[in-house]
Amino acid sequence: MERKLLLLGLLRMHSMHGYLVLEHFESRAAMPITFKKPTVYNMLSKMKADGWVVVREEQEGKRPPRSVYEITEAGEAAFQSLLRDEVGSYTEAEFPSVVSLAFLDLLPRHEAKVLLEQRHAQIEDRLREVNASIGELDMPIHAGSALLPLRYLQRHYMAEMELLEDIIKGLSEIE
Amino acid sequence: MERKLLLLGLLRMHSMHGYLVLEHFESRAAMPITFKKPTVYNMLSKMKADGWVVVREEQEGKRPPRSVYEITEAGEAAFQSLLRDEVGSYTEAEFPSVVSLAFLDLLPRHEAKVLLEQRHAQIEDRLREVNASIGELDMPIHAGSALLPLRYLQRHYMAEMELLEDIIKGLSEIE
DNA sequence: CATACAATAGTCAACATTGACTAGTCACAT
DNA sequence: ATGTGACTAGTCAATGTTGACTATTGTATG
Repeated sequence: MERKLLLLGLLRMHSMHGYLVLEHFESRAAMPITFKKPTVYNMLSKMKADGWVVVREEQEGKRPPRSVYEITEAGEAAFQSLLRDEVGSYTEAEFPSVVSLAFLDLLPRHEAKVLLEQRHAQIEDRLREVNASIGELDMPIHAGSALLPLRYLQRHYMAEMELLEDIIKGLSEIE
Repeated sequence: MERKLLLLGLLRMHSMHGYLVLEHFESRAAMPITFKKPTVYNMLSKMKADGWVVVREEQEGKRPPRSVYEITEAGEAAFQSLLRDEVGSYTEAEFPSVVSLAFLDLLPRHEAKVLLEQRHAQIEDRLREVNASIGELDMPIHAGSALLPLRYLQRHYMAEMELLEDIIKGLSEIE
């Protein structure tokens, strides 16, 4: 559902063609979820069937025609209703990465340390990306809720890295 | 993959029949991911095909026979390899719940506040569940890595609640 | 004795997601 | 002129996940 909300939310701001939509969703540039092209087209066609969006063919010069998706009134109504549902209820996140930590003490200390440092470096990279995204946006200072997801990711990555540092420190201490 | 790791990790400790496995996975009692019955049986049958587990029929009294799944040497090898892969690499978590927060400023302040308080209450419930799970385990003080996932969830829920409190406070402030 | 519920084992069809593929235009460098 | 890569629009088959369903036996309750 949150995917639909997000897609509708985008189309609400600007009608757009599929390719542009994809740019928003195929990386975590702005949101803590991703989805791929076939998913987008699939959702778009379902929304079309439901009357939430309409498609306009737009011919610009001799370029191949672009399908521009535009939200309808029914779509706007759906958006409003989804929004309230979603804000008012909490959907669990899954943390696949945490599972393996449960078995950490099966690994020799040294090996565990090396592996956790690898993991740490990867998270650092993600954090850098998010920071870059935030930089690019150069929002006004009081940027509203649109920035929240990115700030959320920032926090999350930092917490994740701290946890790893703690674990690594714990491993290094000779008992 | 982390699902396989987890399943193998369980079977490594005790051979068990499907029903017991399910108890572990259908709630978040011990892990920050869940999966449902058909998924478990599906994985189990794949692992059987791969030679990672074998099934023994166990007849106890006149009860219907129970299929006990037992890890093989190949399964143990797979576990070891998966474990290293997973510890050393970070898999992104998705945060479906955060999406809707991006559109928060479309809602009237008061409504937003009410909805966020609902959400807050739900997270509080989850936290209580996790706390209960930790209590039940009554692990030895130096409980190893097995507790990590639950502690992780604790922290996560608490961070989530703090964030909500901040947002709510921000909404209440009259400008 | 009947009835219901927990323990046990699974299956099946539907749905969501994705990797890999096709296909055409345009701008630019070689 | 030729090739390369970005822009644009999708599709298809495979995979993973799940809701809902079917069965059987044992135990407790009315």
